[in-house]
Amino acid sequence: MEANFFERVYQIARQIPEGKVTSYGAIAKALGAARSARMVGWAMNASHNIEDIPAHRVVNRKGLLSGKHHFDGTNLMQQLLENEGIKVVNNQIVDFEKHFWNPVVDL
DNA sequence: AAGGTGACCGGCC
DNA sequence: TGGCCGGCCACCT
Repeated sequence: MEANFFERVYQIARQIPEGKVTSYGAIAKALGAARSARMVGWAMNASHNIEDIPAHRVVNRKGLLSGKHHFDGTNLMQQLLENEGIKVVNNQIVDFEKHFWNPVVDL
């Protein structure tokens, strides 16, 4: 575990199972920096260069697709989520808690 | 070297 | 839920 901060975030993000979503805060917590959720978002910004990162499965704690704005189109993120069985309405995940995946538990 | 910025979170109203 | 504010830490200029 001597990876960079970014790589740590990627490791977590990469382990998000299909049909599941998690929040930046959860990832931050898993990293041991619960209050550094912003860093997670920042790291995700760099994840644009990586392909293995399912950034569409990472949303903010309200289940809002806060990062959809950073994807290619505007509905790509939503499409990907719906493709995995996650319903998204008005840029928000339906039954967010139901699809929530806690990285801390899995790790 | 210092300051600005960011795909956030939690508390409060 | 929504708005405002403080905190947090790595990266960029």
